[in-house]
Amino acid sequence: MSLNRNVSSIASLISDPSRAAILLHLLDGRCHPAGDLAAAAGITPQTASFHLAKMAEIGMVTVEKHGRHRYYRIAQASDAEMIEQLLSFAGPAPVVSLRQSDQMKKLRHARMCYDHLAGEAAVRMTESLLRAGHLQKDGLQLHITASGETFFADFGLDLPQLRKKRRAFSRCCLDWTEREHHLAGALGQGLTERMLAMDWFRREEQSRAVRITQEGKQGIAERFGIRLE
Amino acid sequence: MSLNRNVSSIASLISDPSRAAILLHLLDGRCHPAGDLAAAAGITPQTASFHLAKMAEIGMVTVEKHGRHRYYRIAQASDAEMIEQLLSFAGPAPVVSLRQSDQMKKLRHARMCYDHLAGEAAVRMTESLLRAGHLQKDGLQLHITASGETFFADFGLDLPQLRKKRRAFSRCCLDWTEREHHLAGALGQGLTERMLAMDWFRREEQSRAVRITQEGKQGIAERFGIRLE
DNA sequence: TCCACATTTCGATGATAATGGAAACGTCGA
DNA sequence: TCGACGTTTCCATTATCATCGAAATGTGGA
Repeated sequence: MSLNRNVSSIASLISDPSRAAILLHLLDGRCHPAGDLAAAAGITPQTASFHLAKMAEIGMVTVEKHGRHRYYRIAQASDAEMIEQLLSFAGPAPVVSLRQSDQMKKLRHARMCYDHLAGEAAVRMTESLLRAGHLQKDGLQLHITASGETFFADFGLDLPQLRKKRRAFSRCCLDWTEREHHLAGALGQGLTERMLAMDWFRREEQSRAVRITQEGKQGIAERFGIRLE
Repeated sequence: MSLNRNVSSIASLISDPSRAAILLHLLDGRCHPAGDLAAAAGITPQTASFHLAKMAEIGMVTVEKHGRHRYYRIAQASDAEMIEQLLSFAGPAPVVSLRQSDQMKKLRHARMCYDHLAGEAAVRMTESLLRAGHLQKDGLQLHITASGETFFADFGLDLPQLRKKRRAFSRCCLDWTEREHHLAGALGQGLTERMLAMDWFRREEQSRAVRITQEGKQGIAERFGIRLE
């Protein structure tokens, strides 16, 4: 990043509709894979990559490589604030901002991260699994132990099926809001899918936020030994 | 003005270097003729006119016609603030901002408005001339009275020469910082020129600010019956 | 009425930059 | 080692837009 920042260069970053869409999508403070951002802006991956490189060049976003994905996020909180401020100056200003701060609380608590659970709930559940010896950390891998096999099978997960998937089976994913790791990979996806199927969590409309149900609180307390709000 | 404001349109306004230069020049809160802004941005009058029309379209600037000139100013204080904020986000932030707030004080006090004096000093002197009966307000005109003829001639102004100039002789000019009128036209220009020549005021380098000298304070107190700081 | 001048409108040009197809790269799973 | 896939790089195309010359508009002064 050359950090050759001046008013014009910053403004030109936001002036392009595609980049604005990307930045608005990144405004939740989380990491997003390049493909997601392309889809959100309605452009091809190539174009999104071009824009993201431009943003990274002046330090607006940073990249984090995880496997074949590259997760982008807004580098500094101050930049997010600047965009928020610009938003407040634009138009008749719908109540987006209020709703967002409210939304942010929910997102920090529990949300979908691509296809698996993230947020405080996910981080604490992962910690619980490590503490119980069901998982073992090995770099960015999260090896499943013998007791883990039993635990997840007991939970209703079809482990052989999950292993067959063309993707990492069990690994760490950096949680942006918690600054901790949570469970990802096919196992994370399968676990999340199962909990959604059991109605322990419910996805919100038009949002990545996830809400815990009463059954969820009870079930998690029983199975994971932790109390979530 | 369609006021079709969204983040992108606002940002694109600032993203162009020429427009940025114009806006930065307008940031002093005063009115500027289109030609001045063109010169400040280093572009031709046509191009500046094009940009200004664009800015007026979304209500960023407003126009005020005064004779053949069109004076532009930033429409809302909130827009000026927004630009200031953007400035604060840009680069390593030179001490420009501090210097500017310091500069702003000076500008409010006394400054050049094209070719005549403006600011608190100019407004109060104009008020004094009206009170003394040397000038009479008539719409946007400021008629010079018989006593005024004597006063200005006594002051060293060549009134016949000023009347010959191809421009309005004596008229009002809206003072942006004071929200009052001050003396403009050939008379205002002549008066200002004379006071500069007598070293009552001194122009600052690279700025429209004007500083009152000790002789100026004394002279103005004697001639105009007002005390300026 | 005519000229001077500030500004705008019109029209053409040229440069910039967003876009997506094709291909390369790197990672993952088999 | 191979194929699948997310992502980036390269490249050509296209559209947008800033720019300025020329001309029109409108105002002021003589």
